[in-house]
Amino acid sequence: MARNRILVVEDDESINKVIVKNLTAAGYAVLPCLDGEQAAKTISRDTDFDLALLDVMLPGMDGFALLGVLRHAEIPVIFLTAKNDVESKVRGLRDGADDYIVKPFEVLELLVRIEKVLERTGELRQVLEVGTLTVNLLERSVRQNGEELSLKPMEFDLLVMLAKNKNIALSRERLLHGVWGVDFQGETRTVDVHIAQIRKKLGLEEQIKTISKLGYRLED
Amino acid sequence: MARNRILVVEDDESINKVIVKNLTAAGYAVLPCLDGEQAAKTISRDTDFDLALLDVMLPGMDGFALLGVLRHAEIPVIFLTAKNDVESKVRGLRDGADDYIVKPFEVLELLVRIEKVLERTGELRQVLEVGTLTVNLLERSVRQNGEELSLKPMEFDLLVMLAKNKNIALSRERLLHGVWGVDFQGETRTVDVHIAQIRKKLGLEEQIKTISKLGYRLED
DNA sequence: TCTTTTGCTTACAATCCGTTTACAATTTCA
DNA sequence: TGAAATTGTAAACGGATTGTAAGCAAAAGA
Repeated sequence: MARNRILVVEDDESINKVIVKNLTAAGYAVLPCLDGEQAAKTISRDTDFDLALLDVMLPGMDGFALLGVLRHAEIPVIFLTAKNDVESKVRGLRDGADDYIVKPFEVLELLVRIEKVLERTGELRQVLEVGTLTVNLLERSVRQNGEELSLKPMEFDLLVMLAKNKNIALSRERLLHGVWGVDFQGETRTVDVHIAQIRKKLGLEEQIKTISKLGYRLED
Repeated sequence: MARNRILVVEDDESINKVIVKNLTAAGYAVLPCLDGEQAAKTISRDTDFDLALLDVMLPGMDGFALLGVLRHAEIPVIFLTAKNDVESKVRGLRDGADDYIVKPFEVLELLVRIEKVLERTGELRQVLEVGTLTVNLLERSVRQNGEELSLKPMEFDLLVMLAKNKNIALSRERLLHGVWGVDFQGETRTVDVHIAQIRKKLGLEEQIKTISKLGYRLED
């Protein structure tokens, strides 16, 4: 599957640049626009976006009008709002959006929100590939060298988190939070047991590196 | 990934010089300005800075005005304030800044604060390079001439502190505080043993200089 | 309801890690 | 220069960390 395409409509050039840089780094195909007219024109030619990030306060064609265009093209929208944007107007706009985020925001938070919206709209990349390993989120299946292997639910979820963060060292706590949820009360050793299962079933003894005193890292 | 770019606005030439020297040594791309007008002009042409260090008391265009410009360009700001700066004014300014530091400050403290702000804005470099050495914080990996070498947890943490402060002499006490934490009760000699391990494993006998009666310095 | 599956915990062995210690080598400074 | 201080380093100990098998309770499925 191709990379998710994201339209960024933000008139502040520096913010625009920061967003583009970070989304590109995160593996998205990004098209930046600096005003509403430009965005509308773009959409009239090409509606194949998985998401739009839309600044509320735009010069010229404003967020209201553009939201209509985006809705019509069935493109999900996350609003970028400033703290001092007129409350009532913003609230009205927000109602039509899939999510919103208040500037200044943290990049990681934006990435999380983007992923949530894409997940909701079913546009999220559904196939993860790490080395000879293929994880299909839609099928909830795992293939190693083409051969399908069955994992238990927990094992699958854990593998997905490792695959989504391949080559990144993840602490046991982060894995617990990400896979089990923040309110999980159990032992961190639980992670180890599941890692052992995954390693054995998929033959990933080498590819899942133990990071001593921290956690694990899946390499490709 | 490119180096983080930092704009330094400080009218005291000697302080300016010290800051530039140390930030450059620490691996940042630094652009110094000696007054507010110069800084404003710079930003009007090029807003692609990850951070600005801004002296509060500037001749001509003062910190207030410049803060507005920087905020508009979405450049995070750390204030440099003197102890005897008018309190009320400074407090007002501080509210709009990401952090502030009181002169005279220690270089190491400045580096720590810079890193914190960059981390918050998601602009922190996760790959440190010192000579032929590459330290990847996300992967928690170390490469020497492209070859990955495995370090023990303490060794890695110690190397990271040295690499983050490359070309700066660090005392054993600082290393202990930074890596082991302020409540560590052990011997300072512990540092020496880990330094020896790092030197041996990575072949850094020359690059990790011993500073007699003080500590160590990693050079590139 | 009964059986099967699943996930968490526990326990223990094996390994790994960090600190200290001791002594040699080197540096400092009177 | 020479004694004292400082640093390099190998070895060892104790404790922490990890791998893994087994057991048990809860959930899921029949």
